[in-house]
Amino acid sequence: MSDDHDESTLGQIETEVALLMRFGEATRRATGTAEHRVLDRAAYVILRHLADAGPQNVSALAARLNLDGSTVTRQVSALQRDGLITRTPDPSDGRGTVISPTPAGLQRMAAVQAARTRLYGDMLADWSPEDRSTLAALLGRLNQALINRNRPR
Amino acid sequence: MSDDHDESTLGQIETEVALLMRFGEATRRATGTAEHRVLDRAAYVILRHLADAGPQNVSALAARLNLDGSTVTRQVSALQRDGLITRTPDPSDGRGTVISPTPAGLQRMAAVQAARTRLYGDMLADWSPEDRSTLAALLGRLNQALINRNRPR
DNA sequence: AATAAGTACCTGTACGATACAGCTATCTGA
DNA sequence: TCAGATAGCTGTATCGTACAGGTACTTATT
Repeated sequence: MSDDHDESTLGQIETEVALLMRFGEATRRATGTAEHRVLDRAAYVILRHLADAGPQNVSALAARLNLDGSTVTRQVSALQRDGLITRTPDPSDGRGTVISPTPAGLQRMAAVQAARTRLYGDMLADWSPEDRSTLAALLGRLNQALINRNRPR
Repeated sequence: MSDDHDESTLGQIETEVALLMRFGEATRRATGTAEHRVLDRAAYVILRHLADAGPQNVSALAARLNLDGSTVTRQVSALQRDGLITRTPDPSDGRGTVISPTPAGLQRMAAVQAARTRLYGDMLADWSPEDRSTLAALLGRLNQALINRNRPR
């Protein structure tokens, strides 16, 4: 509708984002119960970030993921217990520990990522390639806007 | 990029959705601590759904919101404690209770909704109206795809 | 009509993710 | 050198959620 009030479009965006989050949560819960009991919540994000940005210490992870340090500490402990990451002393800072993904961790992460990608492929099976890349681009811009708003510091 | 592998676009969508959820959570937490300690999590969604779809019982809410009945029961109790909804016996079913939003509840919900919409307005201030409505439309389609996938029953 | 099966809601309990406060070990700058 | 900052860990609390079980009511079966 080209005569949309902006209000209405913004409201719709707000609605859709809220809905998307509800579904995302529900989906993760549902898939979490199955044999996919593989990577819960932040664990996936942590591994992903490690894979993307390389080994780094807990504080860097916490800052980047918008989580408290203690939360990351515990997540990392769980990941270590499961052999998905390793902690090594930071050679340049005796206080720090560098978190590195293990091959198993990377593999597990990649598997989850592939499964999710496949899921999106299924869901968006009837979308045109243009619509898909438009969605990807706009979501990217939306996230950037979120980042800019949360971190003007 | 027109030569994108589909993989890559889907992967990007997956990434962006994951990011969006992280940010959404973080934002809700952050705003929750302030004087905005107004409507937490599902409470907003419940009130919203009541406003949209009219008074209904706990089971209907739970089914619609993809939540366990006990969860909704507790959320509803909290909302009742805060005077945002009322419970009345279902006249047509002695087991049921009909949940209705109170004026205060509707007002509170509308305030939160307006605040959120304003937030999006801020964040998307430099977006063209076309991009905004495209985002809204594509998010809508994405959610529809999610619904279709979760509810083929 | 009597009773079995199903349903709606509530309560007890448990769990996972998270935050905050406080601790110790280490680093850094005056 | 030492005072303050920082990295990470641990204790504790909270919140949202699920599952299991209980009670009251409804629906279906005979």
